[in-house]
Amino acid sequence: MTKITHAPAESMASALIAAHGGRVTRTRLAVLETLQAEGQPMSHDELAAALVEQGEHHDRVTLYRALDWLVEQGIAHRMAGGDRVWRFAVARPEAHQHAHFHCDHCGQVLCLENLLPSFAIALPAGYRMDRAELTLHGTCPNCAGR
Amino acid sequence: MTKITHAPAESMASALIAAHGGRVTRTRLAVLETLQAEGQPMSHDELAAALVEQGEHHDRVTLYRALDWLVEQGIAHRMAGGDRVWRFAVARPEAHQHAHFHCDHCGQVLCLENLLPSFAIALPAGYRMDRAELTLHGTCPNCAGR
DNA sequence: ACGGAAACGCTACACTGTTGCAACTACCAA
DNA sequence: TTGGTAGTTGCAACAGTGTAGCGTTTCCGT
Repeated sequence: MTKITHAPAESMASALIAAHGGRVTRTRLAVLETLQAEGQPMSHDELAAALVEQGEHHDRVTLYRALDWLVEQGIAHRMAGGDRVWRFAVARPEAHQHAHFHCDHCGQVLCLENLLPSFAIALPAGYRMDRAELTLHGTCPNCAGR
Repeated sequence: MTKITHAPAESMASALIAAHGGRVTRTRLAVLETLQAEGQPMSHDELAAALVEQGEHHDRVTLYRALDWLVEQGIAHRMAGGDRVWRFAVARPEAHQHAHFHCDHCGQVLCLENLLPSFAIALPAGYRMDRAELTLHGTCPNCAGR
């Protein structure tokens, strides 16, 4: 009994999923909507907690697979957090190359959209670069206060 | 029966350890010498394998603790590899801020000493940055060949 | 409504790293 | 040289993150 609400986010999410040729399932919808609502990168753990908070339980493995699928489809992107935890965020095509700020105290990650990593690359011969990851480590305002 | 060879590396390593007020133990010596010999960042796993190869067995936990100690003393530095594995390398004070190249196929990491990350930081108010990590992902010559 | 492929949800497992604690040993001092 | 002792080790057990296998369920085109 999936009551179809006409919330724009939901229809957008399901349309997005369907457009990539995937099945629109409870888990994928919930994951994508939650990521969209959050805006900031979330770890698998945070995502599971957020879903539980809104009354939905999802299997750990299923969440991993849903996230993997979203990344595979280019809908989300995955980043390494430095604390050996993957974090996921909805991919915005116009800002695919951007830096991240990682708070070493609480572990929160912030996307720095407007920070262009303008480094002059001088790789040794034979090395081919696919992408760059620039992560700033430090303390966020929340943790700095204490 | 620790035969004292007059290899410069060994005496250098033990002197370095002693200079930081730590005990010169079998494990610390082996770890530091191996890191110095390797030059490139090594994961805990690769380090253990290298030690076994030279006929020495060391406990997993002891290796972690030796590495932690080296990092704590500033003798080595630790980086997140993106594959949620810590990698360790001897710290060269003149190049503490440098980028890394990570091969997504074989996992090898290369230090890019001469690549200065000259990005213009524009952090939101309240955020304090301690350090930056710039990692380039791609394919190394070895893996590109195949 | 139906059938088959896709996705789910278990359980079990692998890997990386940490904690607790008794036994050992490198180092200092007598 | 010989203790004493604090710093280290080695073992076992554990915690967190992520994957593999596989039977069951569900989405979706027909």
